[in-house]
Amino acid sequence: MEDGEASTITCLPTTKQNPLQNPNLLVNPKKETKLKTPKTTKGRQKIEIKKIILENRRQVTFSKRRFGLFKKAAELSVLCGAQIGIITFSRVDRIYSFGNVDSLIDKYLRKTPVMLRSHPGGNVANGEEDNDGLMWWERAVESVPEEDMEEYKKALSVLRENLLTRIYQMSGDRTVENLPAFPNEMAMADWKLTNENLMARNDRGYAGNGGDLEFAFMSQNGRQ
Amino acid sequence: MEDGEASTITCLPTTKQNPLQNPNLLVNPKKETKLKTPKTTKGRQKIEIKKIILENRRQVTFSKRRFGLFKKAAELSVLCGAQIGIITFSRVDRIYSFGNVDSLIDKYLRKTPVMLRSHPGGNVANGEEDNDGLMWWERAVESVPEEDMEEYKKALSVLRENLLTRIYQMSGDRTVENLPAFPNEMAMADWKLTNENLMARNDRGYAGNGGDLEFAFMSQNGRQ
DNA sequence: GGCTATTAATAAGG
DNA sequence: CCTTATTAATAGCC
Repeated sequence: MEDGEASTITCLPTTKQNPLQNPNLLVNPKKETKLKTPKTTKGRQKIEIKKIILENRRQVTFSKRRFGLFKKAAELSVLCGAQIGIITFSRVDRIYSFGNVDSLIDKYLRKTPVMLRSHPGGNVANGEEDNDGLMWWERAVESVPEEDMEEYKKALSVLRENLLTRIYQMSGDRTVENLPAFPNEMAMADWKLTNENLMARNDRGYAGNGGDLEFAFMSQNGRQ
Repeated sequence: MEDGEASTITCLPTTKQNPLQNPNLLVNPKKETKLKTPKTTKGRQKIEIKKIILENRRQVTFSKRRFGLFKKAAELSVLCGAQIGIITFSRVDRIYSFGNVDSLIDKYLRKTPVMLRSHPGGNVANGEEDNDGLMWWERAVESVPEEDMEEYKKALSVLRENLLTRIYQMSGDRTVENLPAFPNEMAMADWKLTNENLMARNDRGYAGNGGDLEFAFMSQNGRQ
């Protein structure tokens, strides 16, 4: 699974009723071959939320929980009529996405005001707070210290250029024609597998990335 | 909560240890004032995964499950060292995001090959399948029927233009300077609230959007 | 990739 | 928002 190949698994909403796609129908019927209860396993064990060291165990957990996360997202989407998009990069940068990511990215970029969401320098290391008890990168643009403005602009510039690069790639028909016809076998295998077991949804509110253990919330106005 | 105001709640990873931000420390201590068990509630009831009609009830569920979803995402992130970004739009297009969304969007756009992820026409209505049992929009660009190519290009064009618009907005320093200093009071209230109760993470793999009840998975190769 | 025994998430009500 | 009663998610195994 976690090889060097960059591949993507994407989840898209459709409209037609299909047992393999409808959250409500994605639960395996399962066989009713269970009359005895010989306490065969230790059952679910409580675990600490910290990076799993064992490679294979981490991989298993990643698969199971990723499925659970997407299911929760699907449920939330249906229950509350909300639009949800999830982008996940495994340790080896394999992409797993949920929802109409492109559409949501577009919407997000158009509605989100220009705020610094990631530290320009790279790491969000030292936790120096100020005024409102917020980290400088948690604040709106106007309150970014003059001395950090240059880095701020640089960060925006990077994002801008990256987006432009992507757009440029999309604009050329040749680029489009040169793309591979279909995912590698590994990706295809994952697709079949996931597609056959998929179910539904869930929700909550927290944030974490790349193994970091701490987070902060930020709220902001939209433009539009 | 769900007013016409477009605001954003964002979750960002930090590095410093803080009870309000560390997934492992976000569980409220709670009082130990519970000695009796007079069966005061019906407890959790099984529910069908379908759009919740009652406005207030839907709002409550949205808040609770959104928190749960983000918590699961945070846990998955920490447990497996994966990068996760979630974008959520409530029914009134209020934005709630998790993770370094901008960073992930950039990464996503740079690594994702050009494939049609949303139906050019808009709805992904009729479920006509073909060859590999995939919907036409699930296939790679090369396999898009000649007759759909025009719509396909149009869809890409729209995304491209939207991204360009956003980029244009970001390029002007004036735009940046005109942004409000901080979220509206409602958003700020949400921020405080969420920040005080937040916890941790989880994972899985599924997809759903805007109330649609069916979904499909898609896998693809990456470029880069 | 399936099975339980447990833990975690959460629908209803205060 | 705070509790409780249940349902749902899943860690450890096979």
